[in-house]
Amino acid sequence: MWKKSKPHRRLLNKLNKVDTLAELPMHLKPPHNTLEFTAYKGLKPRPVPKQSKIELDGEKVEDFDKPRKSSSSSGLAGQIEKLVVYKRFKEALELFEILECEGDHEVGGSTYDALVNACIGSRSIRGVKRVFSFMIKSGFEPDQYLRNRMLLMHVKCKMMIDARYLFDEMPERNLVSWNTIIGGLVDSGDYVEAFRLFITMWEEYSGLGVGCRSFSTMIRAASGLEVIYPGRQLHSITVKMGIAGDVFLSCALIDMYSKCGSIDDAQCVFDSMPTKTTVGWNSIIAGYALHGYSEEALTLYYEMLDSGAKMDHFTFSIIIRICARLGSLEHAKQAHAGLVRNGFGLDMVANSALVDFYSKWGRIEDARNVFEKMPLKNVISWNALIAGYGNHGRGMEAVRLFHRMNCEGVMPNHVTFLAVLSACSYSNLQDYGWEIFESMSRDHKVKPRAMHYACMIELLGREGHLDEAFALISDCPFKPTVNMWAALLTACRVNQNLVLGKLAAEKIYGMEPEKLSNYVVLLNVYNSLGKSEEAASVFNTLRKKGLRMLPACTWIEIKKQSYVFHSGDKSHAQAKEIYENLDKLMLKISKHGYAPENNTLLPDVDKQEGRLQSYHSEKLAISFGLLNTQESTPLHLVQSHRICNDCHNAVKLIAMVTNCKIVVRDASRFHRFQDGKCSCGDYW
DNA sequence: CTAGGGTTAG
Repeated sequence: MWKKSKPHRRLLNKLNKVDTLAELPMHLKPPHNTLEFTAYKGLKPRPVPKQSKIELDGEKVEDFDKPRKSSSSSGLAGQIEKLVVYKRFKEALELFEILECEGDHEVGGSTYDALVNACIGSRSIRGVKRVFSFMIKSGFEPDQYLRNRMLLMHVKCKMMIDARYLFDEMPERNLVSWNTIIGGLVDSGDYVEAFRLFITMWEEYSGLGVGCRSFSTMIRAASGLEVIYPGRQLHSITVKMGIAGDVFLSCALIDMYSKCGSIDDAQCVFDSMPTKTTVGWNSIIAGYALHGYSEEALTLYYEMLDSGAKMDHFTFSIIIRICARLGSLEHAKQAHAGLVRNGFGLDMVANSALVDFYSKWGRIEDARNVFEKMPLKNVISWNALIAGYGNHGRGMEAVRLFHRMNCEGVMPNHVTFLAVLSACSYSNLQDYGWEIFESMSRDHKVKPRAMHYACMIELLGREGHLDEAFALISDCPFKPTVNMWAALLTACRVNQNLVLGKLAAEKIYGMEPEKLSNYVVLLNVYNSLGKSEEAASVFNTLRKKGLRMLPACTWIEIKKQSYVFHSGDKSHAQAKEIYENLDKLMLKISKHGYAPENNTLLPDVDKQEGRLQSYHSEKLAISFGLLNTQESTPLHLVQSHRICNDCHNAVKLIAMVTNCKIVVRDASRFHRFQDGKCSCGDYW
């Protein structure tokens, strides 16, 4: 659980040590927070109540920022303004093109203002260019207000080069102009330049008038840097200026502290908010999720629900992603229902998260349904579904989707290729894999990265082409990474090539000497070859380094409740039945050719426990699951380690004799067992 | 006189 203690003083002390803006550092780049997979154990979902109605229709007008005056323009110009009021931006711009051709129309400030909104609303670069050049050509002299709006129009349409030119050439600038350009720099990821401009602005105005609006933008820049120091510096100044209580600022700070690694400070800021807004809740929940505290995040979400705060599409997107990590079908269903009931059913981000969730948790058809119903899809939506089919061992479908995506004009990115190449690998589609790999830089201008190479190494490994895999590593245009060597090492384990495997292992040790899982893989190589002496020596190095292997465990969710099992676990109330049922199952599958294997792939249990191998945690969880669900209910398991050979064989047969789909997410990948086969193609 | 600010998905 997170701490809620007396933090304010601590935070204030920290802030008092920080002084001026002058030494804001300009360096970048600590590591990005990569999320490891976790499973959860508890917490019942609750239904999400329906809140206010939100029309998703294009016709809604209520929250529109009104143009500055009631329209005094007549003719075409007046019509354009009206269309913009009703958010029909595309039509407004079409009308403007007609106006442009006809020539002799009076276009005044209010019309330009409306056109700016139209361009921003439809993100139309063409529109921006036409509107701007029309204004110049017609000799219209914009006032400071309109100049800032023109600047904003360029910024929001991501035309940063033009925007910067506009800003630099402005005859006059005010705080709004500065904030606008700085906001654009932050949006485009140019954080250092944003800091540079901010400091220039600060000096130019001697800090006067620079308020929470500028600071919330800069705090966003600080969170982009992923270093805590600049953000703390900025926070300190806002405290001294007495503006730290601003809601926008607080939300930005929560996000900044959590993205820069200090969830405690984020919690402090959150606690200090007198009234917690939706964005505040969203930020702190996302923060806990980012730090891997998924259960805490879920708890906070229910607190949010109780507090009566409104939820928005951000809330649901965050929650669905948390569910994807926890693997909680019930919570996710509740969130899905809440999403639809509250009128965000068409939201692209939330739906992409749902596609990811359903496909990760074995419901690829549901994922497909959500996907096909999305009115707007982007590359992330496609990637989620393609990866889903790949993980389900349906590589051909993933390849088909990849082609369909290209036909529909969506540009694939490096994640897309990761998804489709790993799909080819899981389904052993050699030809498609190579064709797509080669098309990456040839047709799509996406440079293959380490993980793409790792996929291809795995693909070669499946066919036993170890020399070619090694050649691929040797010839790759950058320094091979751990992942690539690890893929080769796995290939060596499966194909029992000790010489190359040892080489790969040594490379890996050189790069990551302290990482446990690397040693475990080599240990597995030795074990699978029966080389017990070598295995023991690896084990000793491990001991010397003080690295200990954690016991494996498996989670399973049954009827909205989740349960955890360890190897040989007898702590469960149903233990006796579980073991009896398991013994029956083992007997049954032995008639279908199952023979226990001795070389445990994962030596996660003590030697003497070795004979308990038939009681590995995943088998216990499956036995438990079969006892407590109706026939043909699919089982979903999460295994903290890599599933062992023996269990893999056993589960394949159990799935066959019970006619039950079993999905296991292990430390390496996704296994979907059905009809005596596994989606990983027996390679993991 | 207006305008500029915070949170989400692979």
